[in-house]
Amino acid sequence: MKEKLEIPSCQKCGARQKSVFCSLNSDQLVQLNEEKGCDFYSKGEIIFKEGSYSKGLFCVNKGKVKLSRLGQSGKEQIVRFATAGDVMGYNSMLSKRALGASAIALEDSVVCFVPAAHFFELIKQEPEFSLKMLELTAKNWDNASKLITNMAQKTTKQRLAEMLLWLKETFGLDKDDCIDVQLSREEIANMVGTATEAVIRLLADFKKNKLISLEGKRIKLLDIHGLVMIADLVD
Amino acid sequence: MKEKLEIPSCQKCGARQKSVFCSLNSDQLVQLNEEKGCDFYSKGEIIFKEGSYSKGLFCVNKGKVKLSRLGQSGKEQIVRFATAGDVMGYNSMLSKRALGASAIALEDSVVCFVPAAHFFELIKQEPEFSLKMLELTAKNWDNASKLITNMAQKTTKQRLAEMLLWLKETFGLDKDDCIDVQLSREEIANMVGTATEAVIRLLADFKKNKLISLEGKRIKLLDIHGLVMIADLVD
DNA sequence: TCAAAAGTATGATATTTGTCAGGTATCAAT
DNA sequence: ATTGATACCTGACAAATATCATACTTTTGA
Repeated sequence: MKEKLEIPSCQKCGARQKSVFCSLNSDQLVQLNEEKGCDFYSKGEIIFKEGSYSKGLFCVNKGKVKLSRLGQSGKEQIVRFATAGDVMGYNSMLSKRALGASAIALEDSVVCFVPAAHFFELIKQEPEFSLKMLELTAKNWDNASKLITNMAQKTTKQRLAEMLLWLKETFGLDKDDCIDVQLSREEIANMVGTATEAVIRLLADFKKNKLISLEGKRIKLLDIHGLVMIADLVD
Repeated sequence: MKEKLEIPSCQKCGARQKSVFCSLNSDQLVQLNEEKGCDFYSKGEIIFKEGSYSKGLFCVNKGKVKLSRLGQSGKEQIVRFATAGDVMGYNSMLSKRALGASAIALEDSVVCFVPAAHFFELIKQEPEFSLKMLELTAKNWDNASKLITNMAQKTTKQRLAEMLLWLKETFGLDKDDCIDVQLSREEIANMVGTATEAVIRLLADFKKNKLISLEGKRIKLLDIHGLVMIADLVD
């Protein structure tokens, strides 16, 4: 499945500055570059699977990845996304528990792999790196607790509006001002926590009310303020 | 509000072994003990408040604490609990973001406070401590993503059954085999993400079906297996 | 000790949402 | 072009749950 490719160097990695590796010095980067592996995953391919154990940390060099876990009778729940510079699979390594989520490429992606041994070496050597990791996990928790609150308290419509805004933040816009990620209606439902039909109906509703425009999977946000109103406030 | 009290020593702290400070040597413990503060909070008192900034790490010495954030129009969402040995307030310190949740004492509690400067000193000095912190945040994420999935996919009844089982794990049982924590129906609703009335009705239903017994706020689990069945599977 | 307040309980009703069933559009491969 | 597969869409209905109204009970505090 996964093919070897020309390995991108950490030193020249465009995503490094916004990654957890931003504080490493050049010696450490050279070393990281030697220790790491790298693989290409085409759209839909599984990068790692919920339930297995992570033997290192994955870092997205290029592409888009969804992280999801299986809930109720096999239904997928998307818990977060990863794009260039984001790391994945470290929680399992740190907690010595099985991976809590699977990672699947949403488009053709390049993902590097840092073996656990070298990761722990970095922690030992470089307190700044520990702090970056802690900062990252702290932000993750913050997002997660917000998501828990939304899931528990908001209506499907509110959650969908919020997710659209969040997708825009996460993936940005393409040249046509559409959200720069292709998700099926089912995948959107699996983020929002509802049935596919509900998403279809609500998107049609948003379109009717000129909040968004739709062209297949491509979604353009026309009225950000309106969506914010729906997401945060009254129906 | 909060009163000073005789400060429990870290060296003799019964909860230390199961805490994030378990790997510190005796010198480090002495120092920690000198740097830390400690306060008593009576039932219902606020330990810290969502939105402010944490200047250190709180560690529960004794008692029970709920961590909750405000959602939709001021409704409380309980995101986790903390008991002896658990730490709180570190995410804000690490991410430099405002505190994402408030901490409120569920019963009379003693909570120590480690200033940020000393926390960061420990991170710098002791990689083992960094690892313990990372392990903790990793486990938190794992729990959070599970909770997100449950909130998104399970029915109220399933979530309530799961929460009862989780409360038992978190707080254990008292001498009468009741779950050793006193929560109002409203607080339970604020964990499960539903209305108070729904909790009352469902608890009555569980009682009718001999899954639990009720005596005011005291809940005894009579049929663990039955609750597991409800939580994980069919209705 | 009493009154007020807070918490608990139950019924009736309205709304939201999930489920099922059927239909159309799109795309890939033969 | 035809088929089959998959995704997308729509309507009807049933079920779950929120909301509102109203008691009852317990706790709190003056």
